Amino acid sequence: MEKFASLPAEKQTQIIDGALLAFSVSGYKKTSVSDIAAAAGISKAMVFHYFGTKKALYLYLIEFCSGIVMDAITEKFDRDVTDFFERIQMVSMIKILAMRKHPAILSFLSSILFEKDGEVQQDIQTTLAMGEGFRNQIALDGMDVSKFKDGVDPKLVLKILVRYSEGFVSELPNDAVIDPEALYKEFEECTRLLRSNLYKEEYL
Amino acid sequence: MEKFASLPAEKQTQIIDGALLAFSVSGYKKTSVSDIAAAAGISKAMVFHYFGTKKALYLYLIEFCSGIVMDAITEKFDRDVTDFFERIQMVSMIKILAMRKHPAILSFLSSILFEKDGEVQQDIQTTLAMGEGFRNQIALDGMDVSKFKDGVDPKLVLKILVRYSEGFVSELPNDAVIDPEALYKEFEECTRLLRSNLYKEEYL
DNA sequence: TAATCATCGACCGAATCGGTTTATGATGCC
DNA sequence: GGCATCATAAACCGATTCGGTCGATGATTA
Repeated sequence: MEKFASLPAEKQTQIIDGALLAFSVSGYKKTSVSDIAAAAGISKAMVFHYFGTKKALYLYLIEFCSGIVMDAITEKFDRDVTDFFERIQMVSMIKILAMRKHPAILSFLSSILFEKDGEVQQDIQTTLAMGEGFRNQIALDGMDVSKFKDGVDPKLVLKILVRYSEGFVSELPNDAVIDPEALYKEFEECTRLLRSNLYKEEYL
Repeated sequence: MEKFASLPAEKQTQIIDGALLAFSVSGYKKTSVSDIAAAAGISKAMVFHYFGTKKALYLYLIEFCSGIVMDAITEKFDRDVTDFFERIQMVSMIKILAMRKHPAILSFLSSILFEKDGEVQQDIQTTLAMGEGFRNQIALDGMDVSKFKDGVDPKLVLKILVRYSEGFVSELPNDAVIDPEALYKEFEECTRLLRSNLYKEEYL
């Protein structure tokens, strides 16, 4: 593993992204080390040179991804923002910006939730228990939902917004770099529509 | 193939659903005939007995699914329905009802969009060109957008709805069968919220 | 009883698996 | 230059799995 750590940062990035992509497409068992090597642009032998085994690489990726997301949140989350739309927008921006350098993190972290192969399932459970719930918890805690019109379900609005922003990301070409300006603009457009129609008049 | 056609209908259903599920989870190349046999509840030898080759089975499934969806649309689509939400809901209902007997059709048809294996890619393109564009075209043609409040962009609303329903699908575990009823219910909930807040008062 | 047929476990050669070894060439140190 | 070090990939290893076949079995039919 020190072998990998002492690589130039951009080569590490390239290998990590290739491996994330390969694993998230096919799962642990069905992803061969040859697949990973091809996606990462190196030879199969180098994968073993850097990580020892396929399993060690997989576990490294899990820790790497959790680390990036959790670091971003603990660093940038501001719980003084209580307005519903502002809060959602903030959390979405944090997640997306955190994944800017490794676009495959999102799909990889989703894929490990449903990994069933016995060889890695145990380790996944351990990692998940530590990180995932934590994130959702602080994101929703202390939110002000009193400004909505009667009959509007904030949970539904939340779901609409989350899926809208995820849709923006997943509609991009695989190798595209996310443009934060465009993302913010698109998100803001949707937010404005919902806010101006779902908030009580006195809060507009 | 006549072997398969002369099977009892319910056994055909069971085999088709198993194969659809297996392929949509892992793609063409990474799905082994053993996987399919296990998912279908028969022996591997029977798969070859019925379909000859793995590829022949795959192509059969593509044609089977396209057939079901296109039949349903040409039969039930009503272009006199011009209301924005009713039209979207109608198209959703048609898709959902068509897939009621084979819940795995949706995920299979989604999966072939991203199939990259050279052995089947050509045939997929041919099929898609025939069916998919056609569907979207008639779905959006002649829609009445005059009932929206001023300042509401129908294209934005459509995008929100599409991403919302796509989000429902992509949030499911990789190997889960899509439940059409749940999809419809969730979709309808979102539609109701948007309609009652984005339409002019006189159209509610 | 003989013939037919659906069915599946066992099997085939070929391909691919995770992982190792070897050959090569670049680098740096004397 | 000579020598050791190291990154790298091609070739290779035994084991497994691949797509596909075959032979045995048991039920059905005639």
